[in-house]
Amino acid sequence: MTALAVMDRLRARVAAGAGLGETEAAALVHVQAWPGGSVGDLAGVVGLSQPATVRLVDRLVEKGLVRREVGRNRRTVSLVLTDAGSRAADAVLLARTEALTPLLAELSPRERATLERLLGQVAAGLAEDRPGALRVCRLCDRKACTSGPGCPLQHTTRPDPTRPSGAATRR
Amino acid sequence: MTALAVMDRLRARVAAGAGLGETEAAALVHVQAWPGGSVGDLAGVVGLSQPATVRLVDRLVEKGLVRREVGRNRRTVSLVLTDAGSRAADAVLLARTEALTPLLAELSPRERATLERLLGQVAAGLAEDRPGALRVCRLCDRKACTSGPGCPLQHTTRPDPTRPSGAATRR
DNA sequence: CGCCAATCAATGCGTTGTGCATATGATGCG
DNA sequence: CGCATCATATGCACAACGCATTGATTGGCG
Repeated sequence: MTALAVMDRLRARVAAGAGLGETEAAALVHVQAWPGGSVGDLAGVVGLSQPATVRLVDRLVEKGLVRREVGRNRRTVSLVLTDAGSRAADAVLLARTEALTPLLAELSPRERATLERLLGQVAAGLAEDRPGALRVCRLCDRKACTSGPGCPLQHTTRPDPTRPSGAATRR
Repeated sequence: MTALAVMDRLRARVAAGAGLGETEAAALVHVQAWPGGSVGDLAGVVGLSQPATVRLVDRLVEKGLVRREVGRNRRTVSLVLTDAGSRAADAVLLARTEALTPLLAELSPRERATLERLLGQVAAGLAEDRPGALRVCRLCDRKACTSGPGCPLQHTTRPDPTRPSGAATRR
């Protein structure tokens, strides 16, 4: 299974480049894509329990990458990246690209396009609903999604503009 | 990244089907493919440190899935699956298939063949040497490799017959 | 208007899995 | 025969997680 090896590579690269684990990286990328989300939302995306997500946020706050702000309700927390956090998220995405590019270099441009199309088709079958799509795309570069042929998962590239950002990812 | 989601699915399925983690599953599959390997060999394949691999083997022995036998030298250990371990390895591979099949069902047979060819090409760029290939293929179904169009990584389908099995995977 | 169920975040506690450093036993070579 | 080397195993500490629970806040309903 190529997926396994690809993920190995990706994890190693992200860890080496930013000193972060997979969940931390996913959290940064997700919060960057959707600032203002709650802890519960993040838990669903990164696939951790709610308490574990609290600790995850604790770690990121301690590293100065994330800030907790007050959400609409005083019982919800609004997660935002600091400047350093935003740079870290960029670094994660850069590491992602660096891990993937040499692999795609094995293929001709035409083959690469075909592969991307087919993989997109497979990915489309992976996530029917919005939370599922968010989970799948937790390490996706949203800029790449909008600039290229478009992400095969419609729900992820931009929030529902009719809702306040904090509520867009509600489970 | 489709690879991420595919691995999520795979992990969940294996855990649900056999009650095993990713490293345990990989160990079982690898030992099934190459009985008689040493602990150090296994460490390289599953990507753990040597002590962690010892504990991993401890767990598998305690579950009655693996036996430690004496290797050629009395200082090396020869890892073999018990009957239950062999069944467990089969279960892992079955879970793997069950996780992957519905995804491939999204594609036409023609598209599927193309995807497999392209992914194989990418995988071939992932592992130049034998240990690397073993690491990549740690969850591969060897039977599928030999029956189908063939694994893109040559090193993995069968051991070097000129060497005793224990030494074939030396790092 | 006040109570109560629901919701979100946070904490206590125990477990698991891992790495680093080191110990133990076996081997081969000078 | 002694010593460097190698494979395995163990001591120890730590990081990350889940479950159960608590505390704070909110919205609904009588």
